[in-house]
Amino acid sequence: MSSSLNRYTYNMYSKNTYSFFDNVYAVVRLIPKGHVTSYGAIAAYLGSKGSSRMVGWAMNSAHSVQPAVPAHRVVNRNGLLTGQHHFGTPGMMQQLLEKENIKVVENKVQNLKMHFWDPVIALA
DNA sequence: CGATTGACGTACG
DNA sequence: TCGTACGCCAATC
Repeated sequence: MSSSLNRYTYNMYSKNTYSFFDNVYAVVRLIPKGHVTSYGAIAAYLGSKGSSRMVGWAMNSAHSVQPAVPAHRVVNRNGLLTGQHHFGTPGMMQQLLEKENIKVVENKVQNLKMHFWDPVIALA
């Protein structure tokens, strides 16, 4: 993952953690339209398989990052839209996904396997 | 500076 | 199959 030294040096991530967050953002931005991936998959791709929570934590700050991160394409292992509450208004995340032709029922991505985009495989 | 807290995931009973 | 326990590691209290 090219850290791509993004120059938006956010004071809050000016440490070595900056790399991790930047990598997360970079991967998420690489998710093709109409596809989704999971926190765990991203964590695994970054080498810290058990740090899936950190990926979620990174997304927590994603809203203040530019260019924008398509966080709505990141769901949990079950395809559940666990982070929808972070999108301002409830249902917005689902709306964004459906706009990309991804069916969402009961806050869950339908046919997840078909839309799943694994960075470990895609960026191999 | 120790305790708590997550947009998670796996292991276990 | 379902619920609980725990690890992961930075940020926040």
